[in-house]
Amino acid sequence: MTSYIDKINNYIKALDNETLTAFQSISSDKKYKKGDLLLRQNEICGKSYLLISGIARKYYLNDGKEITTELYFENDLAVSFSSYTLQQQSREFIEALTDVTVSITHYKAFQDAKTKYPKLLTLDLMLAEYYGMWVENRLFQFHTLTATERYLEILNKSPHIVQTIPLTIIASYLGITLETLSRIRAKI
Amino acid sequence: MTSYIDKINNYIKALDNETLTAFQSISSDKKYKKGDLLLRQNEICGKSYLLISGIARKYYLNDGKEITTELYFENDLAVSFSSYTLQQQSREFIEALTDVTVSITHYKAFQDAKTKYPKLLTLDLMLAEYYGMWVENRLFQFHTLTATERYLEILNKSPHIVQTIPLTIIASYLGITLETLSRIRAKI
DNA sequence: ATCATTATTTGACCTAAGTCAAATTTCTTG
DNA sequence: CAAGAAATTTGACTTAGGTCAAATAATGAT
Repeated sequence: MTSYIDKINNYIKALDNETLTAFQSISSDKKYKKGDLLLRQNEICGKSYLLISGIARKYYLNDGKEITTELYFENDLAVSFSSYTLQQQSREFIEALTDVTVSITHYKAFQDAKTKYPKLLTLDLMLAEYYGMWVENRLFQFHTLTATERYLEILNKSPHIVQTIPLTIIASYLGITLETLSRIRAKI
Repeated sequence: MTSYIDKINNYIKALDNETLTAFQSISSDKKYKKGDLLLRQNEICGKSYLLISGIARKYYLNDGKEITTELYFENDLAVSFSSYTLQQQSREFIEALTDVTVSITHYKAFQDAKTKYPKLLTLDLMLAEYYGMWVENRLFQFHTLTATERYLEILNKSPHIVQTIPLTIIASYLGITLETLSRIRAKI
């Protein structure tokens, strides 16, 4: 799976100048402050956010409680996948957990660019495939691992999450309560 | 989400003859008997299977127990997504639950065809997007719904599943035991 | 139809994780 | 640095769903 990110990065590196220039011409940088919302519930996700620096998350509300569904670090691409794909209202929020700098690409401009530059279409496919596999793997973990095992998985594979993100957020990301996470940590 | 299937179907209907012919030339029909495995664990998923008739499922083994991850009916596309995408060993099996007829397309041939016919590339993107949204929605349900609610969801949105699939399989698809599913059904 | 599988239900008990409440610890910010 | 706020831990108790075992259906092959 990590190797697929490498594949994507290599693909980007190998893009011809024309395609690259076209892509850069529809992207622009922007800064957000800690706590800012890049996307709100019920908005249509009309932009993609490539994290240049900082940390962000995606979450939704479930009877008033925030359930985090994805954490973003440098080089991660933040979007509400189904809102972006269908151009329908998002059930998710995207929030800056620290000050962040992002490279923004507009949905519409990217759609247009894809028709002119087939390599961007291939890139889009690779990104969609990566996301599909990522979610599939997450579902797999919910299906087969206990809360403790899921936490250990994060601890092993994504230690930066445990080091930088408040436990409340990690707990909801793992699908458990804050108290349970605290007890898991006390035990291991 | 259903509307996205419509969009994909409309896109296919609107394909030019050349693209369509190219696609058909790399696809062929095949029949399997109930119980046959279209894909085994540790094999590389080198083909996609479009169900023409019959029912199939995808599952994996977790300490010897079969966990069903997807159910396929007419017009559904059966593949092990990550094995197909990465061309790596599959952790999942694909099994015919009834006699089935499928239209098989080889991975390699499709990859080649995509470079010649960009519309197939767009089609592939749409299929990947659809799968991504489908898994995302399933994960969402695991994250927020109780076992009973997940069962009711199936009962409402996919009654054909309850009508045709053995409870053992439905239970594992819902991430619960057979006994719990039986009790849920007795209560409602 | 009958016997043998296979599928489903029911019972008794167990356990992982949730809930609610209170106590600490750790950050912030004046 | 101190006071307040936020984050985390701990305690007592509840509950959804799991486990193991046995009892009934329901199906299918002869």
